[in-house]
Amino acid sequence: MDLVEEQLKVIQRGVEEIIDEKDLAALLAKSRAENRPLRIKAGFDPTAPDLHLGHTVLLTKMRQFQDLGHEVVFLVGDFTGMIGDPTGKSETRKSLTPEEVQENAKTYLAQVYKVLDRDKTTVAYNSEWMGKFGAADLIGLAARYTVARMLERDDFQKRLAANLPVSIHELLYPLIQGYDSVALKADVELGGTDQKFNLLVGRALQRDYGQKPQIIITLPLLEGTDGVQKMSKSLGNSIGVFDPPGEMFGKIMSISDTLMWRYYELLSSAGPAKLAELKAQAASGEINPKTAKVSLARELVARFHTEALAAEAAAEFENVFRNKNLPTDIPEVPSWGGEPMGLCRLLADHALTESTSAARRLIKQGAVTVNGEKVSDAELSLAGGQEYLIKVGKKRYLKVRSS
RNA sequence: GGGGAGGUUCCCGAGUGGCCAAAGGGAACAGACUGUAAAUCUGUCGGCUCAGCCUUCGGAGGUUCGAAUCCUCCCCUCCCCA
Repeated sequence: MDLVEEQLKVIQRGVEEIIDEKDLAALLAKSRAENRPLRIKAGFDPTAPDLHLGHTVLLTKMRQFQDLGHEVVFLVGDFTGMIGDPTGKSETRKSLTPEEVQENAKTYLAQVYKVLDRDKTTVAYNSEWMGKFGAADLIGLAARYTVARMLERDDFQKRLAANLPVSIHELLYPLIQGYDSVALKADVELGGTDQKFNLLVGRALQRDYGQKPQIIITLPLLEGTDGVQKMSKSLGNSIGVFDPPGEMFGKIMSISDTLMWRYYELLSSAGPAKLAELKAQAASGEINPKTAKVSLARELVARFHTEALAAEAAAEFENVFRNKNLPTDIPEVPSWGGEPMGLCRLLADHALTESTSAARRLIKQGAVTVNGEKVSDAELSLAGGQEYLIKVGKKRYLKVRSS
């Protein structure tokens, strides 16, 4: 197997689609012959400043390109961020102010080196060229694409069909993203499957500007913990790369079995053979699917934290949920003096419940215990100066210290 | 420019003067069952000093004993015609 073929194998792993694979092979061969690394572009909307596992699917692919010796351009769409990519959304995304975009971009960048090789990453901002783009330039760019082709885009079509608004500036988004490829002379652009349209526009524009059209590689979108919608912080179904070990472990443990295999496929370093074996074992009952989930959780926690912390998280998990022991890190608050305090008040004050009303409801549902005793009276008050161990639901604890 | 439809609680969506904190579904949360899985069953799902009270139905006023529901003005969206 020659080197080009080997590279191709790495690149193909886990991707959804490569357009066009033959061209990519040729490009890799040429790159090798001329000893010129390929320029790989991936754009990021600086809208979600917290990196989660969903982002790492793409970042990991970028990392692989870096490891293969190619040049990776991490493009911050600070200009396009002001538009907000409508992709996959059923409605117009709220535009961001330049200040917000700046702020988000900074936090974003501070995080990506969890996966990317800092020394091999070129960071670019599309405001570098788009900021200088005048109205006349924009009109010129817009003239290179037709409305009919733009409206082929799936989400535009859907929204139009559903009588939902589509703003003019949203049509500009794919054009500008595509122009970024022109400005960068990208050889390859990576993106999620929802980016396919935009990536193709980049190809078309490059051709139009007399460049060699970029290869596009789409990667599957990782579903969030709900198993249905794509992982996103705003949907509350994400697992953050910076989540503390215990939390990350717990979140992974609570995903469904079906989703677990998906995560295995997209995130784990386990090869296809290993994966097939695990699946077979789980299916035959040879191992409890939970066992497979534990190894996945351990692998991922170790990746973003350390092996030791992952082991600790696993032990703590067993301790709390299998052996029903108390967690080791219960938040503690000092007691209050004098007057007894309403339990509902206490729960709401320490964010164990959203409000005193919510606390009341939970008490009525038998979800609250104090010192191990189930509370049934929502009016219960606790005397000050004493120690209490309060539990709400399965995961929320609070310790009140006596002094 | 003309004509029509519409904006409801996290989301979808019913409600067209009192029985509305507002049907139904989804999400979420809790309880049971489990492997903190799925599925299922049950319950909750605006706030509070909680059998009562307060705030909510695009915004601001008004009519009325009483308005999500009627009137006026404003903002926003969609459709048809031009």
